[in-house]
Amino acid sequence: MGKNLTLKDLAQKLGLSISTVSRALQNNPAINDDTRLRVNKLAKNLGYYPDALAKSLKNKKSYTIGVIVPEISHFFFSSVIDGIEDVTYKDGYAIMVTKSNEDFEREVLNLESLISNRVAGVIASISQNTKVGKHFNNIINRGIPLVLFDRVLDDLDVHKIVGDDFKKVYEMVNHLIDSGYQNIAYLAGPSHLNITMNRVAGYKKALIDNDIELMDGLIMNVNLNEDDGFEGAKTLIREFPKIDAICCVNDPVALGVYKYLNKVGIKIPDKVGVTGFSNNPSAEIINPPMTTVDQQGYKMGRKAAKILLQKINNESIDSLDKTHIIDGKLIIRDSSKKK
Amino acid sequence: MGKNLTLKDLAQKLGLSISTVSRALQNNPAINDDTRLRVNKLAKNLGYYPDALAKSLKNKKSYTIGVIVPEISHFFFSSVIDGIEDVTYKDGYAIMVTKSNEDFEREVLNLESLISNRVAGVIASISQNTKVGKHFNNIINRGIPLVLFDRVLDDLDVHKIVGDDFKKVYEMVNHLIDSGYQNIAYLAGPSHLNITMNRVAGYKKALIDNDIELMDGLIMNVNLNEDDGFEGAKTLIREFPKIDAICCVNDPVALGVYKYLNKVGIKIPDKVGVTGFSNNPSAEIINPPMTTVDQQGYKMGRKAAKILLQKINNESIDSLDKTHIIDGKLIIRDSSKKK
DNA sequence: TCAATTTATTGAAACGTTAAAATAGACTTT
DNA sequence: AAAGTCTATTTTAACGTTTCAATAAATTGA
Repeated sequence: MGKNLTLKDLAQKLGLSISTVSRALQNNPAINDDTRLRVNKLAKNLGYYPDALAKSLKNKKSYTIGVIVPEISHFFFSSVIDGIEDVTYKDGYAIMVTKSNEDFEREVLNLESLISNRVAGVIASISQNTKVGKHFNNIINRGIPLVLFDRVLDDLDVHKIVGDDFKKVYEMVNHLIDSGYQNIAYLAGPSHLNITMNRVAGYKKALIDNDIELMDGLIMNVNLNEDDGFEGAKTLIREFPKIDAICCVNDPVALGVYKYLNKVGIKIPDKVGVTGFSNNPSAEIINPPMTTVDQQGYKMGRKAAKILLQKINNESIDSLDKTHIIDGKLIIRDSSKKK
Repeated sequence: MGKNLTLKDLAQKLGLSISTVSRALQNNPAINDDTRLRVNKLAKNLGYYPDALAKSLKNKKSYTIGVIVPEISHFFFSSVIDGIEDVTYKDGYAIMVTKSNEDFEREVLNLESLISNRVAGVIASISQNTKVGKHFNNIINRGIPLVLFDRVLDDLDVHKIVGDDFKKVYEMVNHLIDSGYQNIAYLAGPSHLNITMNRVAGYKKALIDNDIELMDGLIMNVNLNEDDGFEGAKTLIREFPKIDAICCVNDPVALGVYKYLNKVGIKIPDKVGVTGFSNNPSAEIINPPMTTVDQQGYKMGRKAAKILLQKINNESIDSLDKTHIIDGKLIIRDSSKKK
């Protein structure tokens, strides 16, 4: 920094006052057409770019959106960021991307950094270790709009963009049952997460509606990564050898399950059916292709950004309640087709 | 914005001047210990977060790094962003992420936005439609440090982080030849990109060193997406039915090749070997598992960020030249094993 | 005891912007 | 010719910081 052209420089070169130059660049009608053109021409020629920081400071309004995700290089989250970027870019906003790395403390720091940077709003998905949302009050109380997506907190009264997880898992388990599976386990995420609770609820409802007895042990809470799926499958198979399907909270976990089953020679889907959730690119490609739910991260990101911008602009939001649902798509592939 | 506590507020509540409060928060030794503690305590209790915008304006030094990538939700680029985030986060920098969407014009706008936001430095990978780097002079002339990665521009005298593409493709093609493939095509990216040129050069060298005649038609330039790989494979196979291996500029293109070959019933790797470049998660999972090069995006991102921070801090960089190479890893899987 | 020194604090200017209020001409109106 | 009305521009203050220079009070020295 330092070598930047300012309004003052332009004003001096043109023999005008700073405020005239400022107004001219804003195409303010108070400025004579001639002057306006002269100013704009010089600004363009010399490569003048207004200082967004000074502008924000003066106007008490920034054009930066803060984003907090647990991970950046995961397909779902990077798709969401992609959607956010496309929407905010169109409105002239830049995005500041931070990652919690699934760590609660780091999430708190991310939030503080975004506050310091005076972002106009925040879009976040909580870490798997975040249990309460007190730290978010830090921004809510400051009047900074907040939109949560996917992994949200029930105790926060803010706009939320989520999938229709309950329904999708309900459909998924019904599909498994229709395909002939009977002893269906659920490899769930950390128990306090909304995505875990909703998905488990869908699983339970499906069993109940099909008069299948619920067995608590068949629902197992693990973390959200591939390794956790691997270990989860190992434990489940050991403790309940009769299991013939494992429904997973997300694709990485399901991938871990694939790996374990392949390792011990349990055939998917003949012996054990497996389903995921996310529709990562790998799901289509893996052998056998994996039944999963397309969570539409890109669409979710777009929706989150749109709602956030409406909040920032104090526009009314045409929706009865603050939870917005992005319908997922159940994608049935071979991993759930019992032969 | 608007509801934020300022130094002035703290000063008033404490009956001190603004400058004393400012100094106290910086632990300036000129301030009495008692005062220092009182100030820090109140700031903490009331949730004071310094205005990074005002700070940057005053100090002519920002703590934001700008990032430009062609795509966000691609494994390689999101891994790089991940690496950048981890390094910059540690030093208290935030990252502003923009995407060109493979569009030259948008890349120019991204750059302008980052200039306006007075970023301390920029890390970028050019769009596949960017042929010259004139727009980057915009920031170079302002003294804003710039680091390019992967897709870089030869005409720009800046630090660059790239893979050892030439070498890796050379090894890759040698491996194909060793495996018994003879008629090896190369599905390259847009011809002006450095990654295309280096990889093609590696391909050519390998053929020459093995006394295999070069045929220009066997090198085909396509764009970098799956669809382009599909179409590319179709054309190659039509025009050169004798082809027994297709080496691809990246994994998505190779995936398109898989799809085409599968569609027309050409067996991989028996009839035609296929290789990619990137080592996306899908590569390991696809059937047959794909031979590719692990580009180590995360590591590349870390390196780019480290070099950029050194430039920002005017530290000397211990390296002979400005091009830094992140060694890739040739990963041999079944797609290149002729039976 | 008065000057010199040290310690703690404050005042003021600046960073680059915006916008309300002030000003200065030029042109109408009567 | 005095008053009013436009039109175009400038002056000034402010946004939240930092830091140099100034000041005031307490301490030391001879």
